[in-house]
Amino acid sequence: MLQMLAPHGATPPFPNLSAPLAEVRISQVTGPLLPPRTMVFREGSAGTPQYRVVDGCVATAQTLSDGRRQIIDLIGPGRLIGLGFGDRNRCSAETLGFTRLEAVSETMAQGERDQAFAEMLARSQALVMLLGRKTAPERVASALLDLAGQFGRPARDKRRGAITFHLYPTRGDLADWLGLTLETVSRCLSRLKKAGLIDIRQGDLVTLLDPQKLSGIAAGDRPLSP
Amino acid sequence: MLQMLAPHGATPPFPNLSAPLAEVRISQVTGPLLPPRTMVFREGSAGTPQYRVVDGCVATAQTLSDGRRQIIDLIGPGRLIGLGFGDRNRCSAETLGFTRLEAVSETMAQGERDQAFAEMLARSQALVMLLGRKTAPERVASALLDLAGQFGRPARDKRRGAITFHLYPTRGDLADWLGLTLETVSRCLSRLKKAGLIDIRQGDLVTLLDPQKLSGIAAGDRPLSP
DNA sequence: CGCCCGCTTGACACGAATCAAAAAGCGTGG
DNA sequence: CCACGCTTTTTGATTCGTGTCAAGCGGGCG
Repeated sequence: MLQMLAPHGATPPFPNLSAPLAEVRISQVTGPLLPPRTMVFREGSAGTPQYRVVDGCVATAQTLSDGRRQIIDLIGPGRLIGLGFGDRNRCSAETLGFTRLEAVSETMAQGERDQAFAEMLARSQALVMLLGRKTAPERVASALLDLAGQFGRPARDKRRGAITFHLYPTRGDLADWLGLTLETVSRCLSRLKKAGLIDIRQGDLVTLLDPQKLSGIAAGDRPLSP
Repeated sequence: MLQMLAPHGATPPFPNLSAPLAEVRISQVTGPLLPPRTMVFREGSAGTPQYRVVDGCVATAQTLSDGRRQIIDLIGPGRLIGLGFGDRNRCSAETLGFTRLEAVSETMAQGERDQAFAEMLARSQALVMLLGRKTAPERVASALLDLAGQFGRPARDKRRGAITFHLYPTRGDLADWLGLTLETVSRCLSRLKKAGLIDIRQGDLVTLLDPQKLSGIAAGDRPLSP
C-alpha cells in the first residue's frame, strides 16, 4: 500500500504507517524528510496513496517502453499528488529535492476534490498547449514562470518584480517536462541569461529579473534574441 | 449563458433554452442537430455550460495570441464537455460534424463527477506524453487508435480485428491535436496506407486493417517504414 | 586534491516545418 | 451527366529548429 523506495531500494520512509488500519488522523501526520530521487510510488503499482507536498518538490512522470520519459507535472508545497490515478497508478512520483510529504485522507469534501481536480486538469492542459505549439525558448520561459509561482520566495528582489526561487529540477528533468533535450534547455537558459532576463547562481538559485518580458516570451508575443 | 454561434454567426441552436430559469429537467432535453463548425462556447467566455455528446464529435481547443491553435481533446458520444473549466472557460468548443448535444445538470453524483474528471485527466496526460515524446508517425497511429475507440463501429470488418470509423477531424484538426502540421499528418497517413495498416475511403471513412501493428507503432515499439 | 557528475558549448545530422504546386474531392449548375 | 470552381489533400523541394554526438568546463564531495 505504502510503497516508497529510497534512491537505491532501501527501507520505506513511513515504516510505521504500513500497518493496516493505522490511518487514524493519518492526514495530520507529517512524514520524515525524504532525500532527493526518492520514488514515492511507481507507474503501474496498485493502490493510490495521496499526499500533500509540505515542502520540497515532487515530479510525476510516465515512461515509454523504450525509456523515453515525460514528466507530467512538477509539484510544489501545498499541492497534491496521487489524485485521480485510478486503482493502478498511471504515473510514478519521485522527489527532486529534500521533500516532506503529508498523507491526505481519501475522503475529501466534494468542493475540495473538485477544486484539486480542476487545478490538475488546468495544469495538464496548459502543458498540452506548451508541448503542442510552443517553441523551445517559449517552453523554458513558461517553465520558469511556473516554477516561480510555485517556489518563489515571498521576499522579492529589490528590482521591480524580480523573483528568486530554488530550482529543484535538473536540466534533464526540465527537458523531460518540456519535451526537449537537456542540451536545448541549457542553451535556452544561456540565451535568457545573456538577454538579462534571468540570473542563475550556485547552480540552482534562479532569479527572474524581468518577469514581464519573460511572460511575453512565454506567450509567444516577443521573440528571444539568438 | 447559452452561447452558440452557427458557422457564420447565425441564430443560436437552442433558442428556446436561452430564457432564464428554463432549466427544469434540462438534463433530459435533447438538442437539435448542430451543423459542423458550430462554436458551442468560446475560450474566455463566462459560465460553464456542461453537455454530453450524444452523437457526432466536438473539439475543445485553446489558441495562442498569434493564432497557434492546440486541440485539447476530441470528444465523441457519451463523453462530457465543459467540466472543470472554472467560471471562465479555458477552452473553446466546436463541433466537427453534425452533432447532437444534451445538457447535463450541474449537480452530479460525487462518484460520477470523479469518474469524469479522472477520465479527462487521464486523457490529457496521455496527450502530454504523446506531444512531449512521440514522433510524428507514433502520434498519428495513437490518434487513429483513440478515434477508433471513440467512434469505431461495433460492427467490425471481416478481417481479424479491423475497425472502421468516420473520421470527423480534418487533416488540419488532427495536426492541431497532435502538435504537427497538416502536411506531416497527411504524409504519415499516406505511409500508413502504403504499409497496409489502414485504408481511407471517401475521404473520411477510415479502416484500421491491423490495430495490433498500429498499437506497436503508437507505443514506439515498432518503426514505420519510410 | 582529484574524481565525478551535472552543465555548457560546438559541430553536425535529421525530422518536421515551410513554401509551392499539382491532384483529388465535392457541390453547383449548365 | 459532365464541366466548372472551390476546398481539401497529397506530394515535392528546401529550410530551419532541435536532436545527437562529442568535447570541455566547473563545482561539490569524498
